[in-house]
Amino acid sequence: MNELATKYNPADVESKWYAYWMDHDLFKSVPDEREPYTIVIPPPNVTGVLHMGHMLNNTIQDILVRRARMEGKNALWVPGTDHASIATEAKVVGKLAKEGIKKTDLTRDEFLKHAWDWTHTHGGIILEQLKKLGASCDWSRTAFTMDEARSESVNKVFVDLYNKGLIYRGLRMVNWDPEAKTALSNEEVIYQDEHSKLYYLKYYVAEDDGSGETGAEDEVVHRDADGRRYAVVATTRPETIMGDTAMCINPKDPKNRWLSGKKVIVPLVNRVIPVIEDRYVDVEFGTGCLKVTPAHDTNDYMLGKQHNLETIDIFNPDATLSEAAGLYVGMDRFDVRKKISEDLAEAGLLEKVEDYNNKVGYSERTHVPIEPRLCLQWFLDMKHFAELALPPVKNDELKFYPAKYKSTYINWLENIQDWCISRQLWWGHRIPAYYLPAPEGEEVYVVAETPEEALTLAREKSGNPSLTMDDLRQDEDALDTWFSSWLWPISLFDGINRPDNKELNYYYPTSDLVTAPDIIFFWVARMIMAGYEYVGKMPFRNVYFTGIVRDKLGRKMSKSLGNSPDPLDLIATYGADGVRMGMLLSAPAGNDILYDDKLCEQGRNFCNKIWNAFRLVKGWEVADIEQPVYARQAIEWFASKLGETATEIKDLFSKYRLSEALMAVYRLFWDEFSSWYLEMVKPAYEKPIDRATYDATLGYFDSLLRLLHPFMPFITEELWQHLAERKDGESIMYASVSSVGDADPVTLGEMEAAKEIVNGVRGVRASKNISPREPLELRVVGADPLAVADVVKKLANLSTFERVADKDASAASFLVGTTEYNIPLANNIDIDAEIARLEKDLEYQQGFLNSVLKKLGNERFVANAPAAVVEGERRKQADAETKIATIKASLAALKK
RNA sequence: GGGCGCUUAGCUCAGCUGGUUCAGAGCGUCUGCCUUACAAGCAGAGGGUCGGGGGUUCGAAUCCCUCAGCGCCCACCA
Repeated sequence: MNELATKYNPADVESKWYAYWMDHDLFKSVPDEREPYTIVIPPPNVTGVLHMGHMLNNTIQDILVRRARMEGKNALWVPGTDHASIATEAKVVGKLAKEGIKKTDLTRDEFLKHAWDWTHTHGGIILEQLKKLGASCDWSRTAFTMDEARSESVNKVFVDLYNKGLIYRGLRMVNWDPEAKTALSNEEVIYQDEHSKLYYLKYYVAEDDGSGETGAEDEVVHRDADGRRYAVVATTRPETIMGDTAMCINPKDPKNRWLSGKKVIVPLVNRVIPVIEDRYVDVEFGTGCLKVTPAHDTNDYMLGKQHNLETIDIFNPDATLSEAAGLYVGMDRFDVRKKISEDLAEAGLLEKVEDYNNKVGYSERTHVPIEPRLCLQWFLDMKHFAELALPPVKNDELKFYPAKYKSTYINWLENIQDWCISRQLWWGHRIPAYYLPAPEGEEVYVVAETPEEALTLAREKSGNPSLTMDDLRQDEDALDTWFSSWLWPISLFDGINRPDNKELNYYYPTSDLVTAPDIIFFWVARMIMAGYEYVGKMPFRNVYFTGIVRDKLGRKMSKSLGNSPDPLDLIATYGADGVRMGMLLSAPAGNDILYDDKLCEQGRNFCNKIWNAFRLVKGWEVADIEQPVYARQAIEWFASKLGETATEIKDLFSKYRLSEALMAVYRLFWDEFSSWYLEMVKPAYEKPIDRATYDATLGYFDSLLRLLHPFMPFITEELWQHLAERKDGESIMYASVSSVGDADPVTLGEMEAAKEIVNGVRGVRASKNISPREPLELRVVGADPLAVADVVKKLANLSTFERVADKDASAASFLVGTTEYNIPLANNIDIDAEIARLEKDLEYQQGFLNSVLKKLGNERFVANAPAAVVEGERRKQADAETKIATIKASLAALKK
């Protein structure tokens, strides 16, 4: 085998075969009469780069697709990218900032031009990286959430939902990102525990001269040196007091009873505000007095609405203080917090400050604290969609792997809130709403797919036929990114624009969705909603939730920790197949994977093992000689073993236990095939092999490569092409994996016993320091050698393997089942040690026998346990008795 | 505050509706080997009273209760 190196070199092979697959259009799928198997990729951010999460996710998808293809299905994996509205816009803004350009200095069109430039420069890099991994996507279908077909779909759906009354525009408290200056959905807010401060502020009672009554005993009344009464309010956000329009107490709170009906003065601001009463207030928290800032807190907003309070918006969109605040105008909110606490202290209005742990919401994208903000936004009514999306998951029509996410999903849908779909961003699908000229403070608009249609509608609505395009002003907002992603499984087949088309009918519902559990609400749930709304069917039959890739210390991989390896470096070091195996190895469905380079190393080593097994087989010289008995026996056995494992793998795939399936092939190849089978059939040094054995071995190699191919596409293709003459365009990708023979339990059992005997002999060699090259005699005491004795003789290097009537005291011995085996060793036996070993074994067996007898002596066990179980115990008893007799005989012989 | 899940060998995890695949796998560890496919390898070996306690049962890693520890997701407690 001069032409094959002793080590597998992935770099040579990978680019060659990927190009081959592409050149022959082997990833391409068009509808035909076969059963379809479809996966749509979770579209990565268009300007993103591959990270470990993508590696895991896409490895799994590729395995599923390749496996389906080899099962004879018409497999399609559709790739694409997501415009990732806020993430991309933030990147572009950042890039412009470096060039000294502010977004606010640009027009929308100018900014979008920059964004598109950026997208064209960086877009699709990630897809190229996926090719390195071996992803078998139908690249001719590559889509983008903002390409023409997808954008048109989004527009259509928006208009449709608006016309159905499911989209509405409303003034709501939303999560405001002051960095990106946009509203966010609830799902885009991440709460983090924070060590902050609780400020206790004094709110003096208005028009109180100090002569007020003392009040009942259980009341808590604060008075200053002049006797003037004040209430104390605990807050984490003293900078919002300029927006206070009430103070609230619980009507059932005795200690604050005296405040009822009073008015209090906001410290520093000196605004007089009413004391309102609401059971919302927690009597136990702080002092039981709550400051109410309707414009800047969700609960306060709710209170404000109920009690008809004024709302004072004291923030600008960037979270600096606005004119309305009156104080600290133009300062940042956190600077104000610091300053105001100093000013309050100085004015004697700060009672105390305590340390406090609370949760603060951060923007998922820009990582700045969210500011609750009252503004006009577009919302989607989710009740309707929850009703659509709940039943199929509840009744398992649509399955989640692992199933535990089912309850998470159900829980969310049953408590669903309306979805804020508008974003104050430019990069994205612009909302197709058009405003008509209207009096100050009023909004009149129409919603239409095109400006032309909008104009028609606007003329109707206004009753003014002379209205022109210039009179219409399109909504400035863009839609939430997920408003396009939720259509993905439909829009990829153009099912929104052309409902009921051939492609949609063939590929939809798709088969499996592979994604991370953190987007179950953002994406998975919403795709299910859109699927039922627009096609009337589920978008996918199964959802496979991957784990999160962590480092070996269990930490999430992140840029800031620097614990995330570069996937392409890994591929360069270990080969794509090695990395794929590394990703999968410790990733049972839904468990987080603790990534360690060692796993990729194991993958690489496995590639090398396969490679070298191939070198061995292809290096054999074939001759027209008779087939040895051992080879025939080995071949017969391995057919069963292969069948057994293939069945197991099929079962594991059906349960999405992919890492276990890989482990099963791994063991089949490494242990059963390489360590056992090949050693069994291997001809002696420089001796030829017979043709029948050679052909059978190549056949097995072929089967093994097929089982391996979904996991390790490159090396398997390379070797498969070497295995036999292939026509141009042929590929293991389309080799069938479904036809493997059945396993025969008798054959398997016999060989397992044979292996135990071989292991026994090897054990004796190891303990006695006997070279594997020195032939030994093996004797079976009181039984006939196995049917596969020839295999045993070969592997254990036996000169003879025969039956003897009695044990030989000078022989090393071991038991396989209840049968004793002897290896005569003449002088090489340490009688005392042997006796000690046997006595220990005897003790164990007797203890075991006792426990079995105790069980069998229990009438209730015999009466209640199934017959098969009782029978099993009786067998244990018999076996143990036989073993004990054998050991006793050995001991007697030794002690003679 | 609500929900979900986890705890089995040094590490990462299997172990489905209780009983012959019940105590498993991979990696790691230890001991021999540069044996002519592979030292990225070969051959052997050791290692766990299944988190603690209680219960149900003839029988519990598996079912129930309870305690302890850990993780995740939702939720507006200032």
